[in-house]
Amino acid sequence: MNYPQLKLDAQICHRLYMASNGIARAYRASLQKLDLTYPQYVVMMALWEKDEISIAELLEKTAIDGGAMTQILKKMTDKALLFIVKDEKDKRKRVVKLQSKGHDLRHQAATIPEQIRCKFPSIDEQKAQALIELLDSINDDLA
Amino acid sequence: MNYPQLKLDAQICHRLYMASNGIARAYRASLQKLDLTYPQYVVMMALWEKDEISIAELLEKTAIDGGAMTQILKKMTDKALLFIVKDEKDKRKRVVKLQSKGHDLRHQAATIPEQIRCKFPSIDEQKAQALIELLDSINDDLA
DNA sequence: TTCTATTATTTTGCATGCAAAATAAATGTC
DNA sequence: GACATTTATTTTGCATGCAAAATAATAGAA
Repeated sequence: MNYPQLKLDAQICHRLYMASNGIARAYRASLQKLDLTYPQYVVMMALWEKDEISIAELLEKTAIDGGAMTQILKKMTDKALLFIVKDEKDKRKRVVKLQSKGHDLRHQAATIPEQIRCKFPSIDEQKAQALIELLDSINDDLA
Repeated sequence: MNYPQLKLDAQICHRLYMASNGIARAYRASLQKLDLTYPQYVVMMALWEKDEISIAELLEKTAIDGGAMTQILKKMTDKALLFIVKDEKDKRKRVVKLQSKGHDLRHQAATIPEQIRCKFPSIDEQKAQALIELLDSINDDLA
């Protein structure tokens, strides 16, 4: 038996695994200058788009694990990027709010997307769009 | 300032992050029946293709982190899937070799690719091929 | 209203991914 | 041949990703 379907080279998942880890690695140098990890950067992007949201909403937008989120927010609170307040209407909920340092970081982050794009010369605008559509299909199937 | 380039929805990396985590999650049920984690499954696929390779070669084929690999191989050794022997010619090297249980697992793993494919109905053969080519471009840029 | 079910979040335990330091052994050089 | 350099692998410390259990508080039903 040869089982060609089990060859590593036949696996989309393995390519995705390598690409995802590799891209996160590619972000590292840029993010270290802002003292952010990749998931923390994702949280910041979510909050820059819409501030003062519940943790549940943040989880939904970022797709970060709930268990990990607790730790991530704790560290970001320690770094004075944000703080967390109880929702007075529904005491189960907690609301995440940017602090001034978190707001300000946005300016410095603004150049990051371009810094990363430069590391992927073979992905032009057209390929990027194709990739977005294919990944959206996958993520839709996962929903 | 609006900084549209910082919107989460504009990030290929975030889609990749979600897709990669989601696919690994999609494998979990199938792999649990074989008592394998996803990285362990990747190691098995590498060894089914070519047995008795050095750890360095295994690291290169799988793209798994070296530090993690030590732990992964330890657990797989404990499960009697493989064992590790010293290379007599070059004592720095260690060679990974499948045990019979590891060999046999291949038959049970043979249906996994199809099980996973079913979970992604929107990815037909043509889209899969397009995705492979795009991800290869990214991974080439990362090399 | 009281009891149960559901929702929001945290905690716990385990398995990586990663960078950097530590080990050990083989190589290259003077 | 002694020594610095390089190669192969492991160890360490930190940051998630994940499933499952634990908490706390709101919503629903009888």
